[in-house]
Amino acid sequence: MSKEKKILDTALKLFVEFGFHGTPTSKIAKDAGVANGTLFHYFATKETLIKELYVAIKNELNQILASQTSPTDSIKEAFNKLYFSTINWALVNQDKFYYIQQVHFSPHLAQIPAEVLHEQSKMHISFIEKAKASGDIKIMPNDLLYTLINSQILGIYQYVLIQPIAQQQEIIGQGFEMIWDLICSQQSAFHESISI
Amino acid sequence: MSKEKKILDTALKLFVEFGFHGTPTSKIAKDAGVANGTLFHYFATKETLIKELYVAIKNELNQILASQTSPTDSIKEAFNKLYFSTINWALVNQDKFYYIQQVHFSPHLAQIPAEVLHEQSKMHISFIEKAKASGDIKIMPNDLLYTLINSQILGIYQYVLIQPIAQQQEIIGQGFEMIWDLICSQQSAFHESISI
DNA sequence: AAATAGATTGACTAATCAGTCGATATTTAA
DNA sequence: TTAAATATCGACTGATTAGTCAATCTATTT
Repeated sequence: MSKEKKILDTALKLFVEFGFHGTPTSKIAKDAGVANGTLFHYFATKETLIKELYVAIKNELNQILASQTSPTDSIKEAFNKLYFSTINWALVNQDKFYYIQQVHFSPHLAQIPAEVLHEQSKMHISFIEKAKASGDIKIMPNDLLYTLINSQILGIYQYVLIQPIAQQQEIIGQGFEMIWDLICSQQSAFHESISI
Repeated sequence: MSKEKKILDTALKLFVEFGFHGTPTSKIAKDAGVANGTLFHYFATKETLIKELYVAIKNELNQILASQTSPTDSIKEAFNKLYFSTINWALVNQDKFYYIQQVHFSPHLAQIPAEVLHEQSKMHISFIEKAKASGDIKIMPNDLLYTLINSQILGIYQYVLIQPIAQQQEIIGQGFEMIWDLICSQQSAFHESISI
């Protein structure tokens, strides 16, 4: 494994356990088995390291999600795959998923260019547009759909995390039915209320 | 305003803007208009300050929520009031609401005794139990209900935050219908699927 | 009024930390 | 093979920071 990758991996582990404040760059370098200066050879500042780690993790997740759906899937199938893949990825990569939230609720997020953030959510937004065009889901603003789905996924994930592994997949499946009921156009409380 | 309160207020503002790392105690003291030593007279360590600020904010929110519902309310009415009060409090106290999430996704949360955290969610849990007993909402684990409601509220809040003020209340109301559909026992995808 | 206790101060320190730098090693290109 | 470029090292530093402390002030009690 390259030293750059070792540094990223070690930084992830330490940031999640001790926070940004509680993790000196010297400890990252030491635990990663590289010299102090090597860390700054790859990442000009600690801030850069924090941001690049975030972008790398989100890219990894996006790449995995992009490989999950096929063009022949129905909207519900595709959404189901994205939903399951996300939660299962989060369960396998708990540190990485936690780190995404950690950055999300920190001043570091504001340091990441809007352009980069937009690039990260592009895939989800275009999927949402396709889903809406198909008529399978309620008419509501893209942002709202995106936000609701994300928070539902986060909620289910947090719950599943503390359940026995044997039951996890079933619970995730039930969570999917819930969120699908919420957004599909069959019974449409939201739609009715805004189309008055 | 007491110096202790001034310190807490200033710490909130600075932590939210610059993060825990980016906020030296010296700056908190200076901005609060007190001496360096005074800060440590009230809060033994910076960590203590971070934790006590969190507990104080959650207590404030809980106290407000507790004063909103009356015993004669129906389950749906009571839930509606709690939902609206929470989101509207969050809109008025954006820093405080943000700080709660900030702590939630930081290692500081682990430093707060489980007993204290449990005390904070007691009211919500007991309301959930009452609601379930009434038969108005689906049968599902308390934790799951609690988590789902919380994430739905967070999702709606985050969306409403970037909408024009004139439309906020209507959107919040639509969000309520959604979450109520999700948890009420009328159409019960979750219930059916687990009662097989 | 005297005494006690708590509040407030701000200069001070010991420790820590982000980032530098010149030297050395390793890889790549010519 | 030589030269240039890049990677790696780790000791070092200037700046910062959490927390201390002895002195002073203020309020309460006796």
